[in-house]
Amino acid sequence: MSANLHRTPNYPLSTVDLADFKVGVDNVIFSVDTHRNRLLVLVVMRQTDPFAGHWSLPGTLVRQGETLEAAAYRVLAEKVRVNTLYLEQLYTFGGPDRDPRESPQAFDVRYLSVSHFALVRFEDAELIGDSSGSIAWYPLAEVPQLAFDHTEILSYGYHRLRNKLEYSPIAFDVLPEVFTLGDLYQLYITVLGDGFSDYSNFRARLLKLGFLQDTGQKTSRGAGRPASLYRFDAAAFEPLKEKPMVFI
Amino acid sequence: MSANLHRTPNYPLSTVDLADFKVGVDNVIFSVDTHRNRLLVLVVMRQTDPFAGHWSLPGTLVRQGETLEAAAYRVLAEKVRVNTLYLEQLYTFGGPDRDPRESPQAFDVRYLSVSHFALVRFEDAELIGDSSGSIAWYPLAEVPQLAFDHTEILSYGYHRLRNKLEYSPIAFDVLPEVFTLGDLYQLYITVLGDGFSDYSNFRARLLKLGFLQDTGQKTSRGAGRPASLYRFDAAAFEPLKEKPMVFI
DNA sequence: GCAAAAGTGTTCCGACTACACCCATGC
DNA sequence: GCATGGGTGTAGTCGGAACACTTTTGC
Repeated sequence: MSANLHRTPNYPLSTVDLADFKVGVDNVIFSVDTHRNRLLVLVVMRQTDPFAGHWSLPGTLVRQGETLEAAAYRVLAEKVRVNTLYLEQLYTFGGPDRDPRESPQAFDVRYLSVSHFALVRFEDAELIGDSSGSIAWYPLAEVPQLAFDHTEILSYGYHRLRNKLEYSPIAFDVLPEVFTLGDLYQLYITVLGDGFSDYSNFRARLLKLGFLQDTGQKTSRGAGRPASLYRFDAAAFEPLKEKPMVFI
Repeated sequence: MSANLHRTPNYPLSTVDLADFKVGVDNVIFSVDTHRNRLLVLVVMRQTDPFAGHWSLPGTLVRQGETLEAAAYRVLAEKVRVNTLYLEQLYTFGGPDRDPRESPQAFDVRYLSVSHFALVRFEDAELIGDSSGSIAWYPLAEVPQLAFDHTEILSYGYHRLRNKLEYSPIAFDVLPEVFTLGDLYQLYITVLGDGFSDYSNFRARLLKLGFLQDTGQKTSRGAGRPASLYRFDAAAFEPLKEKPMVFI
């Protein structure tokens, strides 16, 4: 520990050289519109400075007594009504100068962002508009320039989404209780691109793994042979939890 | 969300209900003693309250103008002199009540920890003792009870270490410039346990991947046939960067 | 009947496993 | 020679890729 740092029994004596932080939470919220084959990101229009009038990821500052995760769920719940979702911490961006409010002439408060990553069911997600188009789903490729370092956060979130989809059952957090293998396949295609597997191989591999229960029910959607409805069996998945790359 | 939520146009009018944070960095620092087949963790004895006299992960508070990563490198450099290492951000622990200094009667300052994970070369790592046995390598299985939530952070770090080793070339950040395949194998065995692969298969797989250059040199260590020395070829590894599970 | 979607089967090939075996060195 | 560690080879097996084919529906 260098010479100018000395801690005291209780508070550091010279707190003067320590940074003071406000801690924010910014969420990369994805949903998958399987019908139109689009991967969507939720962005909000900033109403206040800095970056008023620019799009950004939905975020908030952490309150007294509030968990980081709780703050993340709060932001999400402010923007979209949704029943089923997956959420986890992504990465913490904390360098100085990432927020213009950190002007040197101010109190030298730093703004740190603990970003989170979420996946919600598109059909189930009702945006909470404040009567001005200040919140929107954007297809990933068409997301506009974002405020702060949010573009970087977004690309980090997209990487995580792809990885998670490959080795975790997060897809089932966002599919209905029962679903067809076509639904599941569409979701994977939409996120990972259509180069990742042929439908029949995808199907065979997943069924062999044994955590998809055939409910016996069928569903018919327009033309084509009716599809079997499956249910995700969490207990049967348990032993595969630690195995990498189950799905791909 | 809940009824007590109200945002205001510019700054949150009532900054009073926002938490103020000190941000710390705690490092899970691993090294591998391949000779004695031990995976080691660096712990330090706390000199000050809270938890004075308890072991903890090495950490520090982030200073004004300092990057999180810079703070992480600083802690490390204060504890151990080392040339080659790998370091990355791990996870952020930020719930209230994780630090006893957050007493309600105080200013309601929260202590948040952005944990980092590091791997250093054991033979090359010189501990910076302050003339009291206040810093030590512990074999993972024998690490004593740690202060704060550091035991949780450690187990998180160990998971990351195993994963990284399986799909990233971090082993080469911690091996000498040239090394034998036996060295490499020992490192993997020590971290992952000896159930993961047979030596000859490990060898064949790695050589087929094509990013290990045979230097043509040999080394002889006591009995046994002299081993070829290899060098990691970062350029040749490049195309494999995005492929999962290269090493196992 | 025809298109569309679901579901089955088959062939080929590469990769991983589990070994057995050969090679070069110290003592 | 023999122990020790390095290095090579091979037979068996499993799983994924590619693709042809069958089934069941709507129209």
